[in-house]
Amino acid sequence: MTIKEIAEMANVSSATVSKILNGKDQYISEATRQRVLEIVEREGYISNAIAKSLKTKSTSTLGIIIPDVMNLFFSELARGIEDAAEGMGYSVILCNSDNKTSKEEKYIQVLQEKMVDGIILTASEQSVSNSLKRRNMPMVLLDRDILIEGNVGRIVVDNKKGAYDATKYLIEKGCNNIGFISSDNVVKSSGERLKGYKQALTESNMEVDENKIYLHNYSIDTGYEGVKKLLENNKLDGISCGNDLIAIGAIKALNEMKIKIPEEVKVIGFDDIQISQYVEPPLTTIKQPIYEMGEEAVKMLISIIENKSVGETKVLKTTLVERRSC
Amino acid sequence: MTIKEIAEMANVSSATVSKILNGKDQYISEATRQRVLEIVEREGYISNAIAKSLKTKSTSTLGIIIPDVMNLFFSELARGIEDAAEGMGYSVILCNSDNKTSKEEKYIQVLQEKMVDGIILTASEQSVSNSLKRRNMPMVLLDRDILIEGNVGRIVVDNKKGAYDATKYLIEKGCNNIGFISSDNVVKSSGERLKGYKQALTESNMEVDENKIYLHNYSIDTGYEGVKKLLENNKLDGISCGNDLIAIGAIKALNEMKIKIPEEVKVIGFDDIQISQYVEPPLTTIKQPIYEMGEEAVKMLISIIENKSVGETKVLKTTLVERRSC
DNA sequence: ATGAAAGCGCTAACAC
DNA sequence: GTGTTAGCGCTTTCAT
Repeated sequence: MTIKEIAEMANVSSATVSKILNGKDQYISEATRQRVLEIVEREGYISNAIAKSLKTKSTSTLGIIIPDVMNLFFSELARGIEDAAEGMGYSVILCNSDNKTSKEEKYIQVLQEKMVDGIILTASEQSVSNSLKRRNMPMVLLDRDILIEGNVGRIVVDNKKGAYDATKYLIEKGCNNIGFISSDNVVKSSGERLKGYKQALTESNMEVDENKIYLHNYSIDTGYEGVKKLLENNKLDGISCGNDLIAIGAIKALNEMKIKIPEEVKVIGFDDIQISQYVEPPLTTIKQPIYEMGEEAVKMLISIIENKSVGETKVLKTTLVERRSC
Repeated sequence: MTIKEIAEMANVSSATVSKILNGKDQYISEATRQRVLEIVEREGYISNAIAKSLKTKSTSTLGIIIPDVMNLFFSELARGIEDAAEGMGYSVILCNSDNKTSKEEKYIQVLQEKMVDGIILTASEQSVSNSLKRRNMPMVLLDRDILIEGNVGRIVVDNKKGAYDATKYLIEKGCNNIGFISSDNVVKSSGERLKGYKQALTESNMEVDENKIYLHNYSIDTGYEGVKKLLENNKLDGISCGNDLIAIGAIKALNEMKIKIPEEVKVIGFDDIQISQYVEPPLTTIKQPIYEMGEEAVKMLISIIENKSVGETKVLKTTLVERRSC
């Protein structure tokens, strides 16, 4: 069923039908408008967005590339993005990169072929630049900032300040031996968080001891392993974690070792993913406005698409949420 | 940059370029093949999949409609789907329905307009039938089975058996007072699970007591509230939960009430979502092969798309995974 | 108030 | 081996 067939049934031209369907009907008589609309309804006509896109050069779809939807942080991001996109009339193609540059580049290629109007990217590394120079694809970098020329928007959070606040909080709560478990510095945010941790220590005249730092990746297992490793040679009374997943792993290890939280060791996380309020004890953490970051990313992307803005950088605020792990 | 421009640069016709780009080059001389490919490479030509789709009537993209990506069960499903789709050369448009028929129908409309090759649907209710009759859209129903005519595939699990196994396990472990917390029966799987619970009880000559059953929805809060409610008037020694999220909420309530798990009350879940192994105590549960269900759904969908199969129903196995909550 | 016609970028049947 | 051409379904300019 095409616009042409509808046109024939209504004894008008396809141009007329097109105008009516697109609300460009100022000059169409009410009579034919009604007639056409009735036939469209009766026949269950579904317009062909592909044909429309070919003509208009716009697909009303966005591409999003994240490391892994199964990671609660990214699934919340994805949800914020999808909701906002849907609200603004866009669909979303989801891509999981597993932090692999190769997958990222492949997806960027595919998304460009599919003519998405823009891309939201949570970048793995300093990668991608190559594939992106080519076309002038509207893009916003979300959560992870990388070097890229061109009009790219950025939605980030002050990672250094967040980790600083976390560590400072531990110090205020009386901790003297604070460890740090996080991802290694392949991901830029991790480097920033490490800096924040160190700065808080230094400012309080506490020594930065590399033996109290365990860096691997942003997973539950890292938290678990980190605690085991760190507690072999240190007696910590506080652990600042690079993210909530790590904190959850750390808590698990501590629980298994019968170490009381927060009495003996205090634990603080970073992100405030959904599940963090349900672990035992509920996790005190630095909250990122995850869902909102997703929303902001699509707002910015769409304003770039519509040429209403060039790429700017928006830094959202983190806040400390107190629960019972500290 | 179009195929036509490439053709001009190479002094060939656009048909030739098209053939080369699509590997239909049996009759193309190696010389021009090389020449064209070089230019394509040099110019960074990116093909226009929209134009191609208009011609070929195939978009190599699938639509997936799930209630909520932030729910760990569905995010794992989504990941399984996206991985399998990517492996078979398809992209995935993600849609969150929030279990609302209205959103489902809207998305189905949009997906049809965007000419996706097929749809994977985790349906909210008995809904949708209307919007789907129209076109002959290849579809597979995932996780939740609903009545629909036409060639739809189905990937499900034996929910009744799973819940039966769970409850049976509790009985074997010595429980005499087993409660059941789950979603209400708007979702069909929930009704099935309730039946499984009841059957296990009946078979063991235990009385089914409606006061020991709390039904609301599939969320952590339901588990939490359920325990509070049920324990007001009953002294349970076992709780069979409709899913893991509920079990996590139940455990949280139990922990708060200083009730020892599993010594005083045993808890069993359903799904085996990722996080379940990390709660305290780690959750014993009925594992669904979630990721695999996603994969199977796309395999089946693509075989329907390619006319290699009509809709069949595939029932995947659940297994009991023992951890420390029982 | 409506229609004719060109064209978006590609593929594929057919001609040469 | 390669090119010509029609056409996918739509939008949009311009004519009437």
